[in-house]
Amino acid sequence: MSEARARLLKAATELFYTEGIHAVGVDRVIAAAQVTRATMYRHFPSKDDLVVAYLTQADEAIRARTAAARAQDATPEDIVRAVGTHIADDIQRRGFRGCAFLNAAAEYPDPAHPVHKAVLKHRKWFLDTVTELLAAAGETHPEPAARHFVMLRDGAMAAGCLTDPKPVRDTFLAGIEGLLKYRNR
Amino acid sequence: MSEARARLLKAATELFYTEGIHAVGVDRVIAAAQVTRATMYRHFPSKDDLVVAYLTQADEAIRARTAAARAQDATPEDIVRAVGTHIADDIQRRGFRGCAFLNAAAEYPDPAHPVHKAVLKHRKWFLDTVTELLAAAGETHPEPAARHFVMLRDGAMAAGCLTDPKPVRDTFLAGIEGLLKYRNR
DNA sequence: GGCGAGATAGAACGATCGGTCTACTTGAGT
DNA sequence: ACTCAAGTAGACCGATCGTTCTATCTCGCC
Repeated sequence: MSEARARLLKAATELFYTEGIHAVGVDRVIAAAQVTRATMYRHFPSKDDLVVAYLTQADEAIRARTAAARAQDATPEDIVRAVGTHIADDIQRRGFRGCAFLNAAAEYPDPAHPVHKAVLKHRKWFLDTVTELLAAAGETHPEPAARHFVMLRDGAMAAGCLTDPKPVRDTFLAGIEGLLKYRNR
Repeated sequence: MSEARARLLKAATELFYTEGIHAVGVDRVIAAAQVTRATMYRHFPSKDDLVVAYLTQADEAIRARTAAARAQDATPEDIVRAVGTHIADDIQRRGFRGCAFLNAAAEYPDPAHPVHKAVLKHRKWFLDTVTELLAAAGETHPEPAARHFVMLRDGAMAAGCLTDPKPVRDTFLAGIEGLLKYRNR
């Protein structure tokens, strides 16, 4: 990846995530990245492509983080907890502004739009992954349990930047513990 | 309320909720409401005011619906269930596009913005209300339980328009039943 | 009939929007 | 030295944006 492209993606990520996608025009991304319009359009044919790239990069980071958690030498329950802890830690991170994917979906509600599609792709992977993790932890009904996990995750992501993140984080982790405690097996 | 104002609010509600706030310019609201620009600005000093009015109307509708549920002759548990059922029914409604408040917050992340403030105001009322309902249902720790309820609600709202709403609805209602079943008392 | 409230039609404003284009420069590789 | 890829500077385009404004009309009330 070229340096200009990296600067563009970094600037877009920060601005889109912090202020919203429609609220940030390409001019601001260009200025923050210190590149020219021609350079931007050389790397991304349109603003939509830049947005998709931003989401794809976020998706890849979460996948890598989740793969690392699965590769560690831990019990299946602890891997579920580790994934939960990643989310909980995000919520308390400085600059946390909710879930990039949910925020993007709110701004691009048309299911046919490439941005919306990128969101759905990420979410499918995440739900499938949590399903696998819960099955590995002995849950005999992993699909409903995973849906519950994801619901808590989505709710925690939504609320974590609208209120004090501490109780949101605690509620979320307690919910995950409840899922592990009351699992069917 | 004048007829023109009502038409404006109705048009804004449909367009903003369906397509997103930034994605819909005042021209489209004006055309859909069949009023002139002067009429729109006569009733709403700015687009932001129109957006706040849209959210305020949604807030009032939910408050009225909740008040009606509380006024019914039912056990406290059943009132909690009724509130949950409202949410579940919304999720399966034709045209469901998530939570108007969460969607608006995604587009207006600045806590000082009047739109963002309208979102927070609604959410505070909702959390307080659920806290009261759970206390009335005998929950000795109503605040954490209410946070859990709201987290499930937020998660269900977020996911209900990104995937098949049926399992989302079922997961949500099961979560509420779990809250009632495992309450502390 | 006169008045006031509320509505109409629609032009105009300055700013921003996403995207296109030209001319030129720089640096690495051959 | 030449070529090519990638970058620069920045002008330009048509469209849209949210807002302001003027002139006029309609309707209900007194």
